[in-house]
Amino acid sequence: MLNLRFIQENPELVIEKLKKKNFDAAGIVGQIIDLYKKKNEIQAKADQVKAEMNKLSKEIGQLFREGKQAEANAAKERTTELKDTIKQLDDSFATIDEQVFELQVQLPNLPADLVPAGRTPEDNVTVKSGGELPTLGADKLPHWELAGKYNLIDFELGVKLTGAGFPVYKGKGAKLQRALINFFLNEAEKAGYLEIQPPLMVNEDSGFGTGQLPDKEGQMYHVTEDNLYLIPTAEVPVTNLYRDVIVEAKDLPVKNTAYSACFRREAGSYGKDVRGLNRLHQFDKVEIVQIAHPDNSYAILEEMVAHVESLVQKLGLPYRILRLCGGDMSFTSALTYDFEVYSAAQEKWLEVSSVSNFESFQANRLKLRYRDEQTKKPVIAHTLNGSALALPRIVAALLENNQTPEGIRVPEVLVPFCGFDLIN
RNA sequence: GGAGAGAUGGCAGAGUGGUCGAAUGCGGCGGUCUUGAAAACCGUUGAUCUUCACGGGUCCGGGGGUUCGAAUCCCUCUCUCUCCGCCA
Repeated sequence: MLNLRFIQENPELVIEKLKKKNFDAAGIVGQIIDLYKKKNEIQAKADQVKAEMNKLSKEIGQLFREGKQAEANAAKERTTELKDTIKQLDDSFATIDEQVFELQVQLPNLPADLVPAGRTPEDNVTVKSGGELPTLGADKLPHWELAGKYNLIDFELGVKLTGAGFPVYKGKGAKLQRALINFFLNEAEKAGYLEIQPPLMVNEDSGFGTGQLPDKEGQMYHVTEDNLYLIPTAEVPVTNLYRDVIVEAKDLPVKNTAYSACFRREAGSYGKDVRGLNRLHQFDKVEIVQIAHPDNSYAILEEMVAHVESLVQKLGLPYRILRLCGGDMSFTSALTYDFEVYSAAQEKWLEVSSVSNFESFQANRLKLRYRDEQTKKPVIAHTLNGSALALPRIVAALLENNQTPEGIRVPEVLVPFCGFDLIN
């Protein structure tokens, strides 16, 4: 959520920057400025009348204490009109306040200057790539067939239990999941992140805080009986840990990591994109989250990207890092790097991580602040997060890229965690 | 699920209609003393909106109401605790 004052003071800047996200903000910004002005006028008036009322009330109290009943009662009559005025002003203030808010939440975050212009994934910029593309024989199999051949993942059983997109992992398939989760958590811990085990359901306030609500209402599973949402990512609970919190500047950056199952309705997805592990309704992910001082949030973004890069390197996967263009970025992000790994049998790049700086956009909603060391005043912090990493597509690429006639080779770094180096 | 109690500043905790944004203690910050530290003592210490500023407004779990005036009374929701029931 953009700051109202900022919008009011920099309307042209907001409109200009949002063009890069292919968002025409002119109308909304204009309305916000008009309403904001009106809102302030009403508040000024209301404050004035309330001040008068407070003064009068004190006088009446004084008169009663002095036993001047008649004068007190006379003064009471004068308050009637003030009360009405206050009620009216408060009502119109509330109405306008709500209108402003509704417009305010429609504005996406401003893209950073680094963000390339563009509309579609084709316009994303590859900033780096690494690893060797494997050359597989003609008998190469896609991961869903490998998963069946080696009895690692049963998609049909998942359909029986729940539905499409809820796979059942078995044997070495299940162990590989556990190994990856442990490996990722260990790496995060080594990089200074505190491990968190968060709830998998959150309330509405949390959904709003990180920007899933009201924007992506339909993408989350909603438990209506208790009005709770299944988390689409650990980002939601882990970032909301700091909702309504003022952090001491010396405690920045705050670095948290969490493994969680993630639940996504993925309404609107179809076809070959959802084959096998490519797109699931439930999947496992280790997330890293940082709360940063605004002065160095971009340095921290680079640090997080480097951390994720180290993971795909250690797993020996060919990867590329993309800087997302304005049109492909999320609503809440200011700058996002996507990681893709190459899935050699499908012969396509799969997104396995998204690392973003949200600047103050989430923190504004969360009221997440730090106390400035000089002024001692609370200032809105910056939040960042990234997948480190999401499992399913990593598994897809590992299975496909490492297939050999003898079986599937397990990356060395995972062997201590899963206890085998070959799936056969 | 049933019965009862409760929700106040970073924490603990007072406050049952006016002078209460709120006593007191702890914690934090600054200082005195000290070679330094501790102890002791003194001072200071919530957030937010608005205004160039002075100032003014709002906030005692959320929402609504009564009243000239609400932390305090009423209604409602949420949450927490205790006991009972159920249970991984």
